[in-house]
Amino acid sequence: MNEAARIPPEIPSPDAAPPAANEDRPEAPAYDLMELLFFAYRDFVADPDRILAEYGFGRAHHRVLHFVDRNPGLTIAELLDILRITKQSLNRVLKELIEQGYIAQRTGTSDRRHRLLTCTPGGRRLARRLAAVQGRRLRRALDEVGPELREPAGRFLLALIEPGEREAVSRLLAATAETGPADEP
Amino acid sequence: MNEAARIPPEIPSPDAAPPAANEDRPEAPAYDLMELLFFAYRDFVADPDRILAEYGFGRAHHRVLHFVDRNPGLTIAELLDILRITKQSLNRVLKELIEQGYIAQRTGTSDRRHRLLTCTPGGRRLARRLAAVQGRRLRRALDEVGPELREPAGRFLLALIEPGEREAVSRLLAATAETGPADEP
DNA sequence: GAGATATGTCAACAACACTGACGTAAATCC
DNA sequence: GGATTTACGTCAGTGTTGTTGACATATCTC
Repeated sequence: MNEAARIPPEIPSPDAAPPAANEDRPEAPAYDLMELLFFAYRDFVADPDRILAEYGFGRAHHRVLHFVDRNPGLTIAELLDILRITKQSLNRVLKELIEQGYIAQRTGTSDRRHRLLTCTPGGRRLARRLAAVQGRRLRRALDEVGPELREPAGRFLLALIEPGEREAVSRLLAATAETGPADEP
Repeated sequence: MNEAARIPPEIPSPDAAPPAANEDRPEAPAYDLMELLFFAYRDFVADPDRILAEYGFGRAHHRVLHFVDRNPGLTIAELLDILRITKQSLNRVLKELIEQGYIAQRTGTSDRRHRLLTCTPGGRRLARRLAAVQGRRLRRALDEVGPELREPAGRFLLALIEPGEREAVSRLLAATAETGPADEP
């Protein structure tokens, strides 16, 4: 509807817009990075999608499986905070994963209201299979651009994250780094 | 389907071992990068989402608007190839964008079957407003990690893209770099 | 015991993807 | 110049994943 009424105050626009080139005008939006991020992410999730389809699962299941595998004992509330979805949305996929034996629940000991989530062996197997294809893509990419870019790439991605959330993300990464993908099945 | 049929050659497997493990085992999967990509992308699209909600639009509208703004004269088939969705899916959001005056169609001259898509001034304004918030996030990130990481970051993201598609993506990026976000309002 | 917290659930709805089928106009092939 | 292919439009139905709102239950905290 009437778009004419809407005048975004933020963009100096009409004559202030510079050419796309990045070097000459550092203020030009990084269109190339925006689009690379789009294409990279699309291909990045496409591999798991194919596997998930075999199981009748979707991306939502993948995310739950992934973070539970990486963080055994995760509670519902923590998972909701990671995924940023409503508990109703989570519950639907979580229920399926539990009913089909990929994820197990146990009641918290210190706080019996908590539901501590863990992967069953089958759940872990699927989670790692999904991680494997994404890991292969990442490894191939790092092999191509040079392994010395791994740490900078991580810093760049972290810098893209909302500042107020980086701390929590970093803690999560550190926690999983301890637990590790461990050889234990 | 039958995942049990899979027998990884190296691992004795106590009860159906994980194909998830890296066969040659050079190093563990880059779990940190997987998760950083997830969180970064989530925040990256969150900014546009808020703006789009004002207009009653969603991410699908954003993607169409973005690529049409960046590639004036784009055809339906080209857009479908970029977005990798069905024409029925595209048609729904495209119709809304056209009806509400954000995108215009004209018939191709060399091939009158083509529909050449362009942004109206209002469409361009919205597209640039959306690009602006994502551009701000990218610029802030690059300021933090150092601008010298811009080019490597782009190479890393490109390397994540399916090899067979990188050529097309590169061409698209090059094309938009030429056309640029033109000064005309 | 009162109130807050963590979780579960029901119902309705919306965005956005899919498949399959069919139609039309325009270009191309033989 | 008729047949075929290509590019696009549309109708109808379906599935996944998100949303809001309301309400229930168990458990912890004060």
